[in-house]
Amino acid sequence: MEENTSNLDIAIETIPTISVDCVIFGYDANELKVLVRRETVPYEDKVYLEWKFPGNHVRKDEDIDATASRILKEQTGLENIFAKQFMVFSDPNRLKRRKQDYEWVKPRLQDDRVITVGFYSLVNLSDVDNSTIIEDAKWANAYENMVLMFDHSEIFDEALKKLRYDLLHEPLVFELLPEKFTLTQMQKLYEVIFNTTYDKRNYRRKVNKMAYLIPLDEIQTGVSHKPARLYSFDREMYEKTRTERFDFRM
Amino acid sequence: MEENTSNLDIAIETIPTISVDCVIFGYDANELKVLVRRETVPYEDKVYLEWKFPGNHVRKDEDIDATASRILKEQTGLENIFAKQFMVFSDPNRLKRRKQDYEWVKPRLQDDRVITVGFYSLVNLSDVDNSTIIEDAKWANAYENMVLMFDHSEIFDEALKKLRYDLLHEPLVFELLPEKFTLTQMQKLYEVIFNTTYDKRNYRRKVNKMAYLIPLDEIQTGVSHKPARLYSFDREMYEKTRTERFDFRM
DNA sequence: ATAAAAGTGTGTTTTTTTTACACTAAGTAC
DNA sequence: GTACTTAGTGTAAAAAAAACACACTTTTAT
Repeated sequence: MEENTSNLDIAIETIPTISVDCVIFGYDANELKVLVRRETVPYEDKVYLEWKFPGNHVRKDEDIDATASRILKEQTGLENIFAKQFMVFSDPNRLKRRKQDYEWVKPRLQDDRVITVGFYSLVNLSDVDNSTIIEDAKWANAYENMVLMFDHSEIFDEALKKLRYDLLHEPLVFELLPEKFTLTQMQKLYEVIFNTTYDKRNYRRKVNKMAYLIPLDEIQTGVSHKPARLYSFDREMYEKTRTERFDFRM
Repeated sequence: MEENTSNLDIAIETIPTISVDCVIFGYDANELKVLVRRETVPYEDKVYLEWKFPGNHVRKDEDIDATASRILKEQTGLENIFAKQFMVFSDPNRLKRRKQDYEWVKPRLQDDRVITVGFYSLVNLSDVDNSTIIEDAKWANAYENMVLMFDHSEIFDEALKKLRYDLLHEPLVFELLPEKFTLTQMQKLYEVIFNTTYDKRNYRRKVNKMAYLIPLDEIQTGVSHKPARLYSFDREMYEKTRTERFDFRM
């Protein structure tokens, strides 16, 4: 595991003031999950067990996107998956953590990490080979209120906020959906991420206005009910029909 | 005048199947104008006087935008003015002209022009040095129903349609307005181009929502009434706040 | 003082968007 | 062939947003 390179090597190869933390969202079986890693923290005479998002220092020969890709590869075995920088967290934020953590976390603030760049990522869990998930990691329900280390609760909140914002403003769904998908899959994905439910008919009425959602001459197979039509996303059409909102008509 | 190069030279230097016609709109004194050129057409024993939009063959060393620029420079003396290709007219369209013209126009269809690319352009007439306007050209009121040669009535209709469409969908007003302008100037421009009037208060309410319209600390001078505030267009802000219309919220 | 255009709010109507709601169709498993 | 499961479809009412109509005061140049 690359992360287990000796600390000395890392110290030599990394830019010690910059690290990357990745909030990796995964979607499966109508549930939004997020990948967290276990950490055991000895403090005074106890050992604390907490969770954090996978992160790493930026290496000297990397840009931060490469660091994020490296972390994602380590954690999920997947390459070229969607990931996006969403916020930079610096020490001042880092100190705004839950008060009860403060005492034992404090020593960690002395390390040379100064800022951390938050990335969020989206993966379809059916694409993930679970055998490649590393030992201390698990997919946790995203709405389960976990105790997270450091400022990772804040990082999670911001990541989810940005994920939702981007879903409403960019054609991001299609990064998570398979190439060919049903409207129900698409609806469920939104429901899971926004933690709500939508009326099927209203949803379809709205979605049918989108010219860049292409109904295929193909239907689902292997389901023991009426198979749904498959759709695909036409990115070119999307770019072409994106509305400009300059409107002086009176 | 470049257009007066001998026909032989043009024949050698041009792509004979492609020409460009320019509908040059000009705005001044609350009036929308359009630049037309006089043409005398001998036919049988009469000479007909008609009007057409300036046009020219595309030269072998030009792309069509360069042809349009060249025509605009010739006709207005202006360079780097806004111009946009709006439609290609080919022979089949060319034949859909007014019936009474058909007989004497018909011989002209035999020439080697096959398609013509329509450009429309917008100029602020106060920027035009009238001494550079060439002899046979005039600025005609755009709503005066002129008899135009060939399919130029159709070209005009399409040009005006596209101009209006673009005005509603792109920040095109600011190509025609001076750098600093008053809201009344802006309103008048729309009124002229859409050949209508708007309620001043409603217009301003709408316009005030546009964050990219920057009120300056400057007012009109030299007017014998309450001077209006000047505004400028912040293109960067416009780009930044243009709404993406991907919206799955329900 | 006068003339001329700038600037400013509110209530009403119209249009658009959102919401709620229930049955038939099509395939698989038994 | 019957039962089960999800796909697929329209309309009316309510709410929200946009459009519209309308008149007086302010500020400057002459």
